[in-house]
Amino acid sequence: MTWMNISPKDLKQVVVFQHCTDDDLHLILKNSITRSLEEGSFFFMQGDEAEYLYVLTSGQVKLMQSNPNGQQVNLRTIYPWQMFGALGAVRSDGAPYPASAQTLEDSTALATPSLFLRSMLETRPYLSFDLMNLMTSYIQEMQARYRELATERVEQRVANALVRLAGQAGIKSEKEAGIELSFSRQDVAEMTGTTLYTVSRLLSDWERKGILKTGRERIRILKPHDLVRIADGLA
Amino acid sequence: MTWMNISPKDLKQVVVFQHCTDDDLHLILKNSITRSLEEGSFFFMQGDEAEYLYVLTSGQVKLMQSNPNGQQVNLRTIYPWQMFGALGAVRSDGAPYPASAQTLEDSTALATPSLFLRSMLETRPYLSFDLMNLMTSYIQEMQARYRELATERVEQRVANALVRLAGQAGIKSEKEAGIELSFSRQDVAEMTGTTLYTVSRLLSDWERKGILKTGRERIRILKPHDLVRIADGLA
DNA sequence: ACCCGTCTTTGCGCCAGCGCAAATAAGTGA
DNA sequence: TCACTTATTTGCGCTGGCGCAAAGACGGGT
Repeated sequence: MTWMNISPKDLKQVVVFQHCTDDDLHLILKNSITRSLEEGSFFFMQGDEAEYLYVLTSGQVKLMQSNPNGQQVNLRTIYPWQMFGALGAVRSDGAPYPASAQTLEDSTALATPSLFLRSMLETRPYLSFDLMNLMTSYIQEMQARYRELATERVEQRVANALVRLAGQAGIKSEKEAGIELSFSRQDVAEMTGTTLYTVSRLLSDWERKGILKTGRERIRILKPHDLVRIADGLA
Repeated sequence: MTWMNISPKDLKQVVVFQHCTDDDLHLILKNSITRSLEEGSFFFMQGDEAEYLYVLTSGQVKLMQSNPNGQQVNLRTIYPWQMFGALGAVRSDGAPYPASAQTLEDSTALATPSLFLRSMLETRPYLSFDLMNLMTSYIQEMQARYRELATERVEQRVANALVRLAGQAGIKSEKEAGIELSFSRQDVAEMTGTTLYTVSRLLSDWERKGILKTGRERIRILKPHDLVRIADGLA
């Protein structure tokens, strides 16, 4: 494993830390620890007391929420230099995390104690401000997804999810045409509130139509525009 | 119409203003205007440029979002001394409101210009902080509702909505037993991502079972506990 | 009291999407 | 290379919930 020291400069990539002074960044680093986990393990589970705010430095993490019966939904996938666990860590008392954070591959994160975080927030106004701005964008996204789930058909929601994923997690490979995504049918199902069977059937259908190519935990989008049309209910 | 001057003391009831000094509250009042609208009109529409942050002083307002085809979902109902329009107003440039705000009855609201609001946020750290805390609670609620919509059946979602509404909008009347709600079948449908027909059928069913009594735009909950059981999927 | 607009109910037919089950494909480690 | 695990596909049957349509029920206004 390559061990990497995190520099203040690295931390500047974190949206919420963009206005921090170098001193602040040093202070944050000094008060934080790094945690490395292998694929499949959890940084925290829904309901755990929120002891840390995390910043992912490498790997990939899935945020999900389960209902009492164990069925779960994917709320979001975290990529390097994005924050997670903030919802729990910011709330004053020993608040619980409202979701679970599971690694999708071997991952490392910077863990900042909630207590220290809150002391920073009290004395660094721009931190609250930037965090608030991040929160507003999350709310908007959740509201949009909520509306989508309530009003759109499965086909549209899955197409939409693929388009969104292509934007944030897509890789344009050299030798192959199209945009490559690494998600299982189950992953996509949990993101769109449907089942792995239905996702499989839709993908097979779209593959037959030449819109994409599928593989094990792989989806290569060939005609993004056609997906957008499906997402908009025009097809 | 009874015209009421709003005092700083009144404004203290607004969660986000709870730590404001009296001077701050005065300043806010001086820079704001009041808008009164009759039932059915809009404080703003989804997509409008967010010129104001609103605080409802009387009446009731419905926040909703529509998709391109005009289908809509209810995001939240606003009661006096709650804020709305914050999502749009806080974002720096000429950002649009992400939802529409329609009055459910004659209503009055204090309208604070976004520009002034943002200048306050920059110089009053506790405002950002409190606003951020409000945002975190919204996110948690939206995440929970999203999960509910994705994993629970209609029956459970409707039962859940009634329970929640009983908590925030329910009125325990003197002469009649039970908790009284004033929502149409259509309203409940839009809150739970279903149709007015299905809601009607469910309510009729529950009325037959004696769990509640229904009327035109009226639902009187007699056995809240039974609804909770249904919401939990135990019935 | 009556009219009219709006809300509600309910029968009926339909179909999108679920989910089991069993076959198949694709990695993984020894 | 083989055995084993995990992901995917697809046939099949089923049903929850949608949505039209038509018939009430309610309530406000004149």
